[in-house]
Amino acid sequence: MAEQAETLRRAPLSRDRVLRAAVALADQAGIESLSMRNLAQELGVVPMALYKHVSNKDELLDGMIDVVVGEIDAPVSEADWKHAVRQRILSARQVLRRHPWAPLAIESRNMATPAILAYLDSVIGTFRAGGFSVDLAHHVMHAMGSRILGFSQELFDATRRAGRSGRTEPTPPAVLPPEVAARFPHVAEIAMAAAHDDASVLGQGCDDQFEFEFALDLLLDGIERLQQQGWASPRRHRKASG
Amino acid sequence: MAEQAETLRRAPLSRDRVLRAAVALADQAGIESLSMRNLAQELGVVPMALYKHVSNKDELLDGMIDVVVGEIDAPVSEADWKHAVRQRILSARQVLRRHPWAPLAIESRNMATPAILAYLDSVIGTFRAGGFSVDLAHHVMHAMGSRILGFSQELFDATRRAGRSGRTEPTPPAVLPPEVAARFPHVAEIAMAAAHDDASVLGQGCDDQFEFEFALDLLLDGIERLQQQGWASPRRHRKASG
DNA sequence: AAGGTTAGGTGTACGCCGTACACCTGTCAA
DNA sequence: TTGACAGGTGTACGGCGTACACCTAACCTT
Repeated sequence: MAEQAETLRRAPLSRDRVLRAAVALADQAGIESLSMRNLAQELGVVPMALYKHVSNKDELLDGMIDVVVGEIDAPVSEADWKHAVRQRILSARQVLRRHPWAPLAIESRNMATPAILAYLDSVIGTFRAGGFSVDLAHHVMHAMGSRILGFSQELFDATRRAGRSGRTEPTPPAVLPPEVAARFPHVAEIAMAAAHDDASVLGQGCDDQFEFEFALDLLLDGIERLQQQGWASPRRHRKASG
Repeated sequence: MAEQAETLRRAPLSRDRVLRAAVALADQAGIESLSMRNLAQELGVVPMALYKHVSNKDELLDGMIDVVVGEIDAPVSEADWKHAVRQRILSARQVLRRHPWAPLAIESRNMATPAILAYLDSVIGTFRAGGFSVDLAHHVMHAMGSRILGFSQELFDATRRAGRSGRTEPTPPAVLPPEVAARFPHVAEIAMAAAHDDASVLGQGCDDQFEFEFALDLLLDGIERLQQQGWASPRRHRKASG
């Protein structure tokens, strides 16, 4: 009867429950402490039970990515492709900020999951509806890179690794040590300027959202200019000059 | 005496030898098969011997990154910041293409290594010498993101995981299956167009180098325009609108 | 030459990981 | 009633990073 009590206490497992629990665990404990064993424990179940619902850990990660990408808002219907894409991407960014482990997870998988394909397809559709040629839409998608999913891959982003650590501590007061500043004067100059306002070290003390929108608009403006000029591929699909 | 023979046969270990062996192993066998044990075996040594030269695996990875970044050419001295930066970045790209594991490794570390800081400092210096304000240089560096190091993070890049697999097989002939094409028509359309020329699936069948330069020039042109307009930060370091 | 310090390679062991495989049990269709 | 099967269990294996104690040869000092 103790067994029955246990069995009743917890809802039956399902692929969906497994994936959501995995996302929640990665969100709050960090992706590096998401193991099959930890996840099973979280669900009150023995590790091997998970394998009845996901075939292995890689597939678990793929599923988690799909859960996250599925949270991105549906496309807004706007006449203007530029604003439509911009808004969609900023919405994607909001989602990814809730799941700091997701960018790295997405980049380290090497095939697109269905949810990501659907998202990309939808964004391409917006470009095409805005009058982009297939080629231009293609190149533009490449140019956007991961930014299309709402994350710029900053070279170093501490928030990507641990779960809540980025949010609770406002910013470690670790201004760069003087001997570092001496060796890298231009980096120091930028860090110094950024520190006036907010915090300390490059990439942490500056306004992420502003930087993201700055780059996004830089790209969108450039793209708009190409499209208005009736851009045609200068050298279509030939191997470029090394 | 057998021991002596062994000891003589191999060069003595050193941090540098360890790092270079690690890079070579990752290059040819893929980053996922770089373990302390494999690396030690490659060097004809017991695993724990490595810890006399690197303090742990994370630090090993940092060292490997420094080795790779150290391979990037010195900056060209040109009057024109745009060409100088462009050439430097394309040089970085050449290097990173020899070490397909490096982009992911770089992104997953969360602090800058000395070699990377030196590289970034040098690039910032080029912008500053070209007349950029500190703020504009700062934002521009963010906008370039990892592209400054020569890799766009394509959403899915198969070459990043395995070692030589990307090079030997020209391209798996896996055109996307028809039911996928039906669900994602815009993706299919692009894949189809790209397949005319080279190969198959999105991100694999298209010309990486072209896409990279397309995005790079898009950014550089936009940056040039801002700089020529005497760009000043519209809202300096205030939290941007969500 | 003698003795102590130390840099660097060795061997063993621990706890974690993913997961193969055999097993049990409750549910439901025939 | 029976038998298939979906789904949770238990054990076990090989691989991982690495702590810790140990050995050994080179070198510096007296």
